[in-house]
Order: sequence, then structure tokens, then C-alpha cells
Amino acid sequence: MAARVLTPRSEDFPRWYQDVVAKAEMAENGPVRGTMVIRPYGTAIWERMQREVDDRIKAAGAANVSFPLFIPESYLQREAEHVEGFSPELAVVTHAGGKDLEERVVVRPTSETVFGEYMAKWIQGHRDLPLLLNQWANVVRWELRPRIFLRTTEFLWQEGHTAHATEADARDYALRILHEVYRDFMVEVLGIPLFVGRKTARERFAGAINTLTCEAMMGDGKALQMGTSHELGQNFAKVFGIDYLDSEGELQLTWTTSWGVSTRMIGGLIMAHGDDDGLRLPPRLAPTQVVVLVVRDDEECHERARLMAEEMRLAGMRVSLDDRTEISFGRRSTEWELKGVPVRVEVGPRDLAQGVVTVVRRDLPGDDPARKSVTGVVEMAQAVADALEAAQWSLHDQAVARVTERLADVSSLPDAIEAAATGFARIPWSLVGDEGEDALAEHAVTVRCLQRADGSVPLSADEPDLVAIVARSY
RNA sequence: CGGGUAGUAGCGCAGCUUGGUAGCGCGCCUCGUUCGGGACGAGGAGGUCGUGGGUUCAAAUCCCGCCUACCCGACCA
Repeated sequence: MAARVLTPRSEDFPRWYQDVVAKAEMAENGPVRGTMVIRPYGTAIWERMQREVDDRIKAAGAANVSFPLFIPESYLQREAEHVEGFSPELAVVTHAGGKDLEERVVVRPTSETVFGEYMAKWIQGHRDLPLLLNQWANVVRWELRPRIFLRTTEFLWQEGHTAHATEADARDYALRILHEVYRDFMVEVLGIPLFVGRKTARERFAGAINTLTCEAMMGDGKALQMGTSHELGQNFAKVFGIDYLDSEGELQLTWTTSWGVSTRMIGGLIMAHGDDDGLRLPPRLAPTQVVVLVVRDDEECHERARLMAEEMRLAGMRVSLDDRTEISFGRRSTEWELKGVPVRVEVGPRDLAQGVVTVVRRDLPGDDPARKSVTGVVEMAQAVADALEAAQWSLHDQAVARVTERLADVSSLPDAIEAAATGFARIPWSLVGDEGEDALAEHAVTVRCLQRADGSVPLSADEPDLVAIVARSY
């Protein structure tokens, strides 16, 4: 077995999380509180996320743009709820160019207001709608209690902003992004099971009329909001004048949406799949899917490993070759395990003499006999491809098993609070309500989302027989 | 933002009580022996003791401010 390099999750989960971030060389804290330096491996993971999410956003018809980092403070102030929600978290530039600024400038905490200003300019008639935009950017929200990847003062994200002719179009699009972009990516690529639903009024985005959310259960039973999609109604259209002439020649206000996912997903990925040996990456996401490990400094081993890596690359896999034989085998194995590379191929003289190699799966625990298998050199590429496919779903299924185990159906607030100590509780929304949310909040428990009985997303919080998913959260 | 704890080599820590030559383990570099789950030996490099000020002949050590991290609360997509 691998030597202990991390604090075990059962001993101290937050400490384990920090250990993984550091030991897998993903990121470290920046010099200013709440900022982070994302290292090459963390960046590679984020780039994979970006690629997968971006492809889906484009498939949903949106185009990428780039808006400024600085926003005039007056823009924020136009939408009452929006300012109120964000002002405590704003970083404001008051001094620049060697003098005090006449109009203060905020560092964007999100870009609804600037997008609003320009969408108003670009939209004239109904033929300009819908306008579907997205940008990949950094944003700043001054955080009092930062946690690397999960809640940082500066973070990277994607923010989509759209304008539609009708409320129904806007509603459909917000829901479409939630399902076809976010849920599809998180379930199919990240292998993380989700609770998708609608936020209660108090958990809603500042300035939205509805917020849809993807909530995931972490390894310690707490919830993480992985992505949100908002219907903004006509709130921003009114204050920024985002209007158009309809086919009758009448001036109409548009209906807008916004939606985003951030580097927080990296934290979610760590806490949803990681184990006591480190990160475990689902193959579809992993920057390196397979590492070919040269076991000993032996000419035959080097050459055969190189050829095998090349063969798998040609077959379309993302492969790294580890031929650093000056570092001991055990150390290198541990390192790749920490980094969560899904499959390892060990090429050593003992196996080669028999025409075989050892294939090791990261998703299975150390005592699982299926974890290591021996396969003929000729069948190796296929065996690895099969292992990758199996690992993708095995990680997903392990996460589903945890949800099943830690999700309790309850019928009282005290029971919900008790269940939230170790996981999620599902409780009829009629038993909670606004007062119930207050009572839960006293125990640091919140309503993560509202769902219909079958788990689908309700059209409004007023539908009958809704259930609330409640939990402690990050 | 309030309460608590901490900051000494890349990482983890001792030294501080009682002021007087900057230490240990891991990692790193070189050489040799090793090599199928964090190898071993020998030699070596690496420090404005978080930062600014104060007390003192003398400060890692005593005093004050600030910064940063962790825990608990409040706040927050």
C-alpha cells in the first residue's frame, strides 16, 4: 500500500482537501488574501473543463465575447437588488493615474450591467433576438472567509448573458443551459450526480426573478453549488433599456438570462471523487488519462514503454510517459495517484519477459482485486480503453452510492437538521416555508433547491407538492 | 468584520519561558550502491526568523502596529 501522504478524510476533511490541493500541485494561495495561484496541473484541469463547457455553450447557440474588467460604479447602482446584493463584496478603484477618479470604478463581480448596456445598443428589432452571448473571464468578490477553489476573492468563470423576445423564450433558455450544458457536463464528464432545481427566494441571485441550480454532495455530505442559471425577468431590460420593435412595430422590453460556472467546480471535483490517496479524475476530464510508467532503468523497458505510449496516443488517448527511472518506482506511483490519473500502465522487465504489462485503475480501492490486472502487450491499448470506460462510470456510481446512503426523507424540521449533520434531507416544501428556512439557518442548514416529487425542476416555487433538498453547504 | 491559534530553509517543526554563534526531519544538489508501492550511505547547497517600528551594548526571543493562514461565529452567488 501507498505510504500515508495525506490527512485521512475521516480525521479532518478540510485538512485533507487542502493537502490534496497542495500535494497534487493544483494551486496555492496568492499573496493577497483570498487570491490563488493556479499551477500547471490545476490549469490543465480547468482547461479541460473550459473546453467541454465551451463546446456545449456553442452547441446551445451562444457566441463568445470579451467585456471589460472595470465597470462604472453607477451601472451597478441602477438595479436596486443587484447593488444591494453585491455592494458588500465589491472592490472599488478610487484612485488611478496618480489622482482620485471622478467616477469610481468597480472591478466586475459579475457583468449583467455592462452586458445590459451594450445589448441595449445592439438590439433594435425582433430580428436581433435572441441575443446569446458568453464570456470566459475573471471576477472579484471580496470574500471574508476564503477557501481555495471553493470561495476565493478572485476566480475564473464563464458568464452567459442572453436577451429574448418573450418570457417563455428566456425561461426555456435558462432551463436549456441548466440541462444541456451544466447537467450534461457535470454528470457525463465529471461523473458527479446532481440535484437540479429551483432556489428559494432568499437563495436567489441578486436581481433575478428565478435561479436554477446544480447542487452536488461532497465526500463529507455537505452540498456544493456547482452552477447556476438565472431568469432575470425584465429587471435589467428596464434599467438598461434593452428593448426592440416587434413585428407589429410596437416597442417591447426584452427578457434576459444569465448563467455561470466557475473554478469552484475544481473544488467540487476534488471533494466528490477524492479518496485518502488523493485526487481521482474521471477519464473524460483527466488531462492525462493514462501514464505509462517505466519500472526500471532498462533499455527494453524504455523502448517498449515509449512505443506503447505512442500507440495509445494514436488511438486518441491523452498519455504521459514517466521514464524518470532515477526516481524510485514507489514515489512515482504515489505521485500519479495523488494527481488522480485514471489508469497507470507499468512496464517492467519481469512482465515484459512474459509479454505482458500491468494495468492499474485509480478508481478502485487498494484491496479490490480488479484494481490491478495483467494484460498481453498486444491487447494493452484495448484493455486500457476498456479500463478508462469502466472507470468513468465506476466513479459516478460510487458518488451515487454515497448520495443514496446519505439522503434521508424526513417529515419534520428537527429531523432535517439531524440528517443534515451527515448528508442531505428531502422534506416537503410545505413543511418548511420562509419561517422554516429561518429555523434551519440557525443550524447552518439551508434549502439547496426545490424539486418536484420526481426530481424534475418546477416552473415556480408555488407549484403544489414540491420537495426541498436541505443540507449544510460550502 | 468579531473571538481564538499560529507565522523560523521548498514542506513539517524545535529554539522564545530566563535576550548573547540559526537547529532538526523530509525534500533539493553531487557521487556510489539500489530499483515491481514514498530505497540506503557519504558529502553539499539553501535563512532579511511574515513585516514595520520600539526597548536594549545586544532581539527569532521582550513590547506595539500591520499582513497572512487555520478554527469558530456573523455575512454572502
